[in-house]
Amino acid sequence: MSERFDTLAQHFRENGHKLTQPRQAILHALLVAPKPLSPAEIQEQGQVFYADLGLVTVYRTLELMEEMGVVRTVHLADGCHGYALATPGHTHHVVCERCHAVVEIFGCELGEFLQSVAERTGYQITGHWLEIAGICANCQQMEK
Amino acid sequence: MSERFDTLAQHFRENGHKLTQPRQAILHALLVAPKPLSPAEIQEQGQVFYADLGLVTVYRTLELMEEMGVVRTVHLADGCHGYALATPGHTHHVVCERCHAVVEIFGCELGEFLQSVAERTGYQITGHWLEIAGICANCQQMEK
DNA sequence: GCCTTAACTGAAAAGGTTTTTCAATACGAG
DNA sequence: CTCGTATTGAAAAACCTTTTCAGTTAAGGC
Repeated sequence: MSERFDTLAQHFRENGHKLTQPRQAILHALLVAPKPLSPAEIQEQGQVFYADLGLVTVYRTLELMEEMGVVRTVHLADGCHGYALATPGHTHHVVCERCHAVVEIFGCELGEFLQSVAERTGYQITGHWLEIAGICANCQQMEK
Repeated sequence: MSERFDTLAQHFRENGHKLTQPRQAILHALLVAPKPLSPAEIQEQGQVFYADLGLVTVYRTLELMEEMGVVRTVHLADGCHGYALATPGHTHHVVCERCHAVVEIFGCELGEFLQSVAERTGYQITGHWLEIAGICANCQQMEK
């Protein structure tokens, strides 16, 4: 099992929560996801690992994980909520508007910008989420 | 009537929309609001100006205004959506994790970053969406 | 100022998503 | 292995948002 999984599992134990099969399935789903998932998507993906995973359990587990600070809520542009693991080494995503292909962007060049935001607003910045929309090379071809 | 109201009214007319009493009430509510309002709050505030204002109309008017680019959707941390009049130009928001206060950030310094993303990925970038989470000055005080 | 008509409205119903309730089940400490 | 408690899924409730529909209103032409 991956190192990240173990780290997450430990969070559960340290906070006195059981690491049940449904919860493990949810962790797996989030770990392999290339993008933030809605609760319904997490259920769907999680059922690959644990067939009976219920949507209610997804909501409850996400709430728990949010309290522990291991997931981040992302407010997707279409109004639904998405959840992604709160990664220390963090990445951003570019999503194709046509085919929804996702590319990860490594390296975050927002540090300086965030610094200036903190100074201007007096806020203590705790996190940020950047989603970039575009049209991937393939779909650009097809349009012609 | 305020200058900003007239400007908004003109937007409606220019796009071939009627400026009905319910819509005027919604504009007034948004104009006097010190923060983004949820649809329900807009209805409540709007009823001060037009008692029969229905929630359905609030949704429809917001949709219309979003198309015209005169309101901005703010994704509040508690899951609800908020709406605020759009200030001209592209802005981002910083949302307080504790009290959900919102501050607008003027000026977007992501242009260069997005340029490099386009080059690295081959995507044609069409938009981006940045959400910054933090703790506002007030809530920082209270924690002590 | 009226008339006409297409846009607009609120109420009700439908469609989604999220939360609560509850009896049955699974975890993990001992 | 056993036991007590946390956790589970299903069903129902509670929301929030969208659609449908018949009646109303705004705004341009006379």
